[in-house]
Amino acid sequence: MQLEEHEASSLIAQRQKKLGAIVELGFEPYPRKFDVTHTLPEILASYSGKTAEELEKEKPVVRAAGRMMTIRPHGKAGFAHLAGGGVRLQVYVRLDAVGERDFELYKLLDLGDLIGVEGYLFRTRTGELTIHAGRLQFLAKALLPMPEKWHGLADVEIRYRQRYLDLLANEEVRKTFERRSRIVRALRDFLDGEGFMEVETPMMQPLPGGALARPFKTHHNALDIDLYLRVAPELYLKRLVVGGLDRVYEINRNFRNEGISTQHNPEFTMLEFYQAYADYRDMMDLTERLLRHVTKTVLGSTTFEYAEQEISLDRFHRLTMKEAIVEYWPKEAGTAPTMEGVVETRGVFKWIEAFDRWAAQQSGESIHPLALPQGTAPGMALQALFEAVAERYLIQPTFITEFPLEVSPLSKQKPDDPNFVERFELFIGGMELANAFSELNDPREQRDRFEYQQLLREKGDLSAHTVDEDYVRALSYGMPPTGGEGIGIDRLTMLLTGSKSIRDVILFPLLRPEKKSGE
RNA sequence: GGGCCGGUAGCUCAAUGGUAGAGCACUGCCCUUUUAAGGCAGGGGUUCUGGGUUCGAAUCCCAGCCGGCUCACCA
Repeated sequence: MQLEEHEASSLIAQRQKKLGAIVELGFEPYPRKFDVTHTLPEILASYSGKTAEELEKEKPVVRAAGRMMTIRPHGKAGFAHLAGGGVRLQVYVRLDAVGERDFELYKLLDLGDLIGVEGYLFRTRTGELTIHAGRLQFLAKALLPMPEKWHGLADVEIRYRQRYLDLLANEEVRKTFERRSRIVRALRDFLDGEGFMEVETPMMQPLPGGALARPFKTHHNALDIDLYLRVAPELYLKRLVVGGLDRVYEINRNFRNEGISTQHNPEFTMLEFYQAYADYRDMMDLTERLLRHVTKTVLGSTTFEYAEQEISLDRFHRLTMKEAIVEYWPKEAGTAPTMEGVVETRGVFKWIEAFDRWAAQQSGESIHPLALPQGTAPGMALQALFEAVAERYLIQPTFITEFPLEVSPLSKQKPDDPNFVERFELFIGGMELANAFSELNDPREQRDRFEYQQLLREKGDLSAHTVDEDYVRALSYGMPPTGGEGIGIDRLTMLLTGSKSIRDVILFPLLRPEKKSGE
């Protein structure tokens, strides 16, 4: 929506004209500053407890500023609400208190205008804390009209494209993002308290690595090299562990050139942390403590509602990937596999056949056959079957362990079963929230894994790893046994704010750009 | 990318083939403790865009644009 388009329309023309009239009264149209004695939340904090009589005696004088969200004129007096800092405060303006000029200004103000007020606090007949204005100061004009004051802004496209309007019109949106900020602060507090050091590693990487996902590609002109926006900070953080930073973490953006959904945005925020001399079991314990700390700090409780389900962080369940398949196998799809049945890795294909036969008969939208391509590795097939069968049912916090080797190129193998690795993913509310493992620190094994990935890549899997020689070199200097983990901050925020879409916890989610008129 | 749903005044929404409407917002007048303030009067539309069917289209058909949900990919 271009401003020029509106120039001719009466609404903006009217307001432009009013701005002219305000200047005529001797006010600057866009003044530099306004010194306040209090923010609006500070006024509420200091004076909400005071009675009408106490205020009447003290007549505390304040200077405050905000955006006009309501206006109720009554002839030679009137009310308005100022909004700011997530609260509202009423202002009472009367001709005999503010004088001709300021009262003329009051009459020229529109919803959305920014003003400063000086006056004393009192309570109205209905008991509402209110500034009795002695002076008004014009601060800025809203040339475009605010969204509807009662229903707010409902059009989701405008809410995402013009988040500033969403924040102004919908109080709960501001609350969601305030909570997100507290979540991140609580994470930092917890990790700092555990002796972790926060670091920043490259967002632009010559080789994309650390996760199996397609990267965004860009180009640096001066060096004339291609660079990739990182899909994960993992390989850099582990280089730091090699360098003796035994406990490190990073909270920052990752970029993945994949689809967009209610759980995926191309750029998203990830917490990754690494702890030397620890393994994936230690990471489980740490995760439980971390999530309880954050939830308790932010919500005051370790239980909360999500998608009409009561979720409790008091107990974290543990299932191996195979156990989860057995547990959640659809009864209608025939006899469930037994643990013995899935022990033999190749046996998984039998169960995929059974699942696909059943899924093909389902008319529902949400169940589809896996239809794996010919030659899919057994480990990949197992993970695909797990996701199809079990993932959506993992509402209560559940660690899924024993991931197949093929889908885990950076994890250490299990000593008793080299086809599987020491890795878990944490599921809450049917979403994958965290991914952790005992980090592979054998450089020769790591090179073999990279080379297998390279093979997949050459077969057309664009999310497979490339060989990172410098990372192998770093491991060759010796990396301590290390546990590492990534936690999706956006999804954690979804859980703790009851948001069904990731777009509701990202201030500016990616949308297709608006077309300019005339194109 | 596939499927389903949606796009009407600044905003929230009506109008199922027959004169495009309401509330809020806006304009004018009245009103010195109101709070979804009130009273009276008024202005405002490329019904997403382009085709088609029809005597007649916001409404039916086709194509496109944008968005939502969902499936696939992924975290």
